[in-house]
Amino acid sequence: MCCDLEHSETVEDYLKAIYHLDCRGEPTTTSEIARALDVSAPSVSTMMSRLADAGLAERSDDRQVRLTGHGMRHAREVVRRHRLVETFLAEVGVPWDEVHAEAEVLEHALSANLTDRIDDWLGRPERDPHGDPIPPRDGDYAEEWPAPLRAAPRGARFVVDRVSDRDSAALRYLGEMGIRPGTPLVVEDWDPFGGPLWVTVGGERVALGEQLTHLVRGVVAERNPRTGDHGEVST
Amino acid sequence: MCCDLEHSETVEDYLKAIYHLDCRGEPTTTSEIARALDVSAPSVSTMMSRLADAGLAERSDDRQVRLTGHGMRHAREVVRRHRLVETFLAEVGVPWDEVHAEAEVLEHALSANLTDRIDDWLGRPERDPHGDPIPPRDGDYAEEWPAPLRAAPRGARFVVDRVSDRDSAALRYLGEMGIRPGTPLVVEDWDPFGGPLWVTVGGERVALGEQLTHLVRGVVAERNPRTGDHGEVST
DNA sequence: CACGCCAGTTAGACGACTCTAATATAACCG
DNA sequence: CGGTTATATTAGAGTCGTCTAACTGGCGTG
Repeated sequence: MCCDLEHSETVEDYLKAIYHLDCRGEPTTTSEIARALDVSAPSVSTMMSRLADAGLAERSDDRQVRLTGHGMRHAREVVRRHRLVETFLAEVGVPWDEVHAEAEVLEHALSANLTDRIDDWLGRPERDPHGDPIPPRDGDYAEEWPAPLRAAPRGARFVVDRVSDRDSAALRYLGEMGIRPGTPLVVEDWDPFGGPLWVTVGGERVALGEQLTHLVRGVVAERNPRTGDHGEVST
Repeated sequence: MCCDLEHSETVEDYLKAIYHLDCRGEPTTTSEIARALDVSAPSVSTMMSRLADAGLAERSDDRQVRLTGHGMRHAREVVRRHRLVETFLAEVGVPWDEVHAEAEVLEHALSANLTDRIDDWLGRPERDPHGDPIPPRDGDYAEEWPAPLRAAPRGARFVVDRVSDRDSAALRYLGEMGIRPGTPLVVEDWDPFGGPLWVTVGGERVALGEQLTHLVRGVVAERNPRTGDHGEVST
């Protein structure tokens, strides 16, 4: 009896985890998935055979897990719901550092119908509040992952594109400093020995702890020292 | 390990079912609960002992189940979430005949924090789109169940108070005729042998099938034939 | 080559929730 | 009083998802 596997919350969480690991080029191994979902390796092992039986994923020869077309479609649908909910909640006044946690639960509770309604209500947004792209209803889609701020050279102009939604406290902190998708920064200086990265944001010089420089991603546009011009700006 | 019983979706569904049966004076027996939740009687039996162990419900001597103070508080919280979600969805444009089904799932996915935010965003509404009262954050509360339309005498003025959210199609039908909480009707005539109830709504004379007269509840205010005045009108 | 480490799987168990089938209790009626 | 009927519970099983403990298999290094 029972349960469609397909639509179980647990399965959706696994699909999403595999999708996310895959997206940023991290290995989609048993242990990585286990770490991502905070479950034991055997649990993952068991679930992987079930996903394989259901035609949602298959294991490739290099010990990695790969989503099938079907699994990929489903994973993308979950991500779509997640990011639409985040955008929606932000729109009605929930602070951007709180929307992720709520969406983590709500993503499993939205019907396809309601998801589309929310999408329409929002005017078919392309990005969630953290700058993450919202997969379209259907059609092609691939995520780009711009470089983290820590990779930006001194003196660079840097336009924030995405901010990791993982750490709520960091998000709130960044928000207070006015750092969000679209914000232009100038990378001033790296203090040595794990010291802060100094950047200028909105005319103010602020110090960013090392951890934050991993969470903020964006596009570097080298400043042209002659004209002060800068290259293309994303979005 | 695991599972808090308290916060399981299944438990919340049981608590809500008991609450609803209790509210409208229906017997809260094993078989009624089973019917309400569409599960077998043994499943209910098992769950009732678990609820009793958890201090959420107890069985009284007359074969009825009674929620404890704790269980009642929890049930009311679930109902509050449900009705706030309904109100919220209606507010952002989801048709009133669809909100119930969505809320049935979403009610389990809202954090206390988000629930309160939605409540504030809506301006602390007292009724959901079907006219059902929204339990307050805390404090006293009891549901009134006004009489169904079928009990209204011919010639009566009748103000719709609540419309059952159970039957989506009926709800859509009633909506199309302009019948919703607050709508004043005049009861014209009952055709015999299960024939329709004729009412005037917004100046138009419409026929309501027998089933609909159970779903619409409200307050009868006898028309005073001399003045055309009518009695108090609820909200 | 052998040893040990690390990743992954299998084995066995448990809890939550459900079911069907069988049993017990109570209530009603000839 | 005895029998039927309705209602509730117990018994036994199955699924989903998790765990720990034990086993397997590859790979690097002494």
